Amino acid sequence: MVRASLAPMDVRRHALALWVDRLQRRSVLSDDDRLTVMGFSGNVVRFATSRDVVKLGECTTHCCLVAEGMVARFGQTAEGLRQLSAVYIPGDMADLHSAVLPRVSAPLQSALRATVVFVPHREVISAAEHSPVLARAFWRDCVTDAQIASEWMLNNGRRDARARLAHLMGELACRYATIGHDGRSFPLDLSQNHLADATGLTAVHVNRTLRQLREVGALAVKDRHGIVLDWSTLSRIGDFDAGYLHLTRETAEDGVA
Amino acid sequence: MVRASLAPMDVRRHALALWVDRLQRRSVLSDDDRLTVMGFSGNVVRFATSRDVVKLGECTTHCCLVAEGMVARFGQTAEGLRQLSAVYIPGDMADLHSAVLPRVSAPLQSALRATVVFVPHREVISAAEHSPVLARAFWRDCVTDAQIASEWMLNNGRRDARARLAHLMGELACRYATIGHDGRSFPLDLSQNHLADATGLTAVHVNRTLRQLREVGALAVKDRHGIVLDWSTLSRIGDFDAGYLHLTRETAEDGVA
DNA sequence: CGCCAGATTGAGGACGCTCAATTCTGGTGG
DNA sequence: CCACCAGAATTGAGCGTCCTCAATCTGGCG
Repeated sequence: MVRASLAPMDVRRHALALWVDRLQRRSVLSDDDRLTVMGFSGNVVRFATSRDVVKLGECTTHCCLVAEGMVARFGQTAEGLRQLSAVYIPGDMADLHSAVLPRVSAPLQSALRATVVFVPHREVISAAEHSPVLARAFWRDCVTDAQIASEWMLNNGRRDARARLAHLMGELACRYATIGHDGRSFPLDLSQNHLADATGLTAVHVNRTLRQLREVGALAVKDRHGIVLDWSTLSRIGDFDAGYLHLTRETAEDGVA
Repeated sequence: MVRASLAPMDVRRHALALWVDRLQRRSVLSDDDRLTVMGFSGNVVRFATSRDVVKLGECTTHCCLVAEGMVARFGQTAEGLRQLSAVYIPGDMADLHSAVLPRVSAPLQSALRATVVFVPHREVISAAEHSPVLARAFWRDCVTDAQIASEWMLNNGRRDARARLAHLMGELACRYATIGHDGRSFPLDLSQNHLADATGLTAVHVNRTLRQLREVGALAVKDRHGIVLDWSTLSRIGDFDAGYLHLTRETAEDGVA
């Protein structure tokens, strides 16, 4: 809720701390590893609605750590239709993968607003080379993103509009719960257009479907926030199970030998 | 085309050679790195149609390298509807990511048939720990898979049935071209049901749509093979551009510092 | 106060689905 | 060698979810 504008250094520290916390949920890091990551540098940049964070075809030199708001990855067809393939919330390293594949094949844009920390690839790669544990943690972070993408594919390909939105909202509620929100109410820095592009629907149909979700008492949207009215209804409609998010070490089944 | 049954060791060597070749298209490997990978062990297992290669929830100890046929990753809804999130052809390390996230959240099945080499995680992890270059190559391999998934999301979310199938076929033709096929004809070890599950359509509609693609002279399917009748028509219909596959080092924009 | 993007609602149309029947194919056993 | 069978491919008819087009309403902002 704190909207007061922090100093860039504080923004960076906070975002890195969230990310380290995320990495630790999935891997066992040493103190040195934590310090290495917390020591990453990076410029802090604020973006208004729908600004390019990373453009298609660009050869990047930095990874984008989300600090505030939301960043979306998308692709578009020749006719200009958009499809979001991922959304990133604070603490997400939106394109960690660019450290090993710097050429951008799916660009990033801010959603309604976003603050991003640009961390140099150089530091990420160097950290990975000096610590096999960090190397695996980074690799694993990319892998969990891929598994979320896999779930989105199922969602968009085989569920109807109500289920798609319910599922997406469930995912967001869970993800925000890991960064300090209560699991029932969460910031929704996405327009209905974004939701449409995330679910492969039209904005009009998203609107009607959100109304349905409200009418059946599953979920409401108010003041740029999603509010889970009833978790059991929402997860039943959305066929939602949080396992694929790998939010706890148990589900990640840490494989450190 | 050679269908003669090779000895298990030859099957493994051949599959590993294809994979190493793939890795080299995207990274610069040393002779040692190549030898390390070629030295991987692994049991060779043949699968008939639609057999479980890796089951949901299982905690795996091996990666699956496809040697022959095709393996598909899929998810399914509570009602049992399926969605493929990836298909793997010979030379693809189907679940390299399982080395760092062994718990399976999206299972693997053989398509019409498949031969798989099960490579121990232990060897993969050990190779990555001894060679930062290999570690990055493995990481990058996972990342390119994720980018393919991203393109599938766009395809399934924002293109109509004709374009979806045309795009998928274009992708397969290109991928097979890198493992010794001519770029026009390629093995299609998928039933129309698999195609439906890959594209988020029904088998009935896939059938009608394939007929359309044949009628407009874009693509034909015959004897378990896809045949590109006219690349320009196919890629126009499918809005297809092979860049996202990162098949050449140039498009991968190798970032070795 | 005017402006613009987003949200909301309505009416009609289309693409792809459902259900169902038939043919085709490859594999099996008598 | 052929009958048989299961699964896949193919075709038809009717229907529904979601799209398209369009108008109106709302809220934030210069």
